[in-house]
Amino acid sequence: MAGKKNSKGEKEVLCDDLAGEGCGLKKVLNIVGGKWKIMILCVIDKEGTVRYGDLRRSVYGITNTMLANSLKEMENDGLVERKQYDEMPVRVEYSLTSKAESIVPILLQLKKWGEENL
Amino acid sequence: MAGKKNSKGEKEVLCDDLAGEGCGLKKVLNIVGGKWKIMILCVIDKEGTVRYGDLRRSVYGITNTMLANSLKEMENDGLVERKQYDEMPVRVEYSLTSKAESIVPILLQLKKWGEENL
DNA sequence: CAGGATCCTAGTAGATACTG
DNA sequence: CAGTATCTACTAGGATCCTG
Repeated sequence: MAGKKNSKGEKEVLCDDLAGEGCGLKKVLNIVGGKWKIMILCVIDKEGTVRYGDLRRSVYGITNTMLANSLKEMENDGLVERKQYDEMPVRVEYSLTSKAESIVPILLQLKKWGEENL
Repeated sequence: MAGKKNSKGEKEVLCDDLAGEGCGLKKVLNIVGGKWKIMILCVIDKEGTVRYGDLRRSVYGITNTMLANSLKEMENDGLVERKQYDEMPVRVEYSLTSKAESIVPILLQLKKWGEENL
């Protein structure tokens, strides 16, 4: 039987909201799930600061539509920060927020688990 | 900048396979992603051993199709164990494998992160 | 009771062309 | 350069009915 017990001796439960979207796990999947977001997160984390065009070249196979949509969603979710420099031509740089950086160690554990068990 | 450095002083990277499905992170999402699997995992983890019909009642809104498919996939992925008792009528019980239990602590961290940050 | 078989829908993702 | 705007395609997911 997995899962730690909490202070009241009850077992901590993975998902306590089997109907709606209130469960923490489902919220996380909502913001980093999908086909591209972890890859984008990955590249930004590795590079620190990345331009739009660099992302498109780095994330193999992604289209403008998906890259732009994903970035916008992740920005709204507070995971990436967008900085626009009004030069000519325009330059836009993306970086991770501290919120995103705080989830990276957990994702690394998950990655390690996947490599060892799958 | 997030991510630990490894022994060679290189940064550990979230996803090193930006094209295929080789990245550990993507493998994990492949087996616990989707709409129902974490919920099913949750119920089994909470109950220890669950019958098919109990699962269908516990996981609010799931259909036979999705429950059966998800269970089969998770069985193939080595996450759940299926035990069939040839009584009359048939009884089938599902439980988590040790492999699945080993990922639960990480999922709990992710859940906690989601609750605190989303 | 515990599913399987079918058919169908909807949301996600892709291709292509265009713009501030 | 860094995106939008459309349109199309695909597939995960759903409804319903059936069976060992």
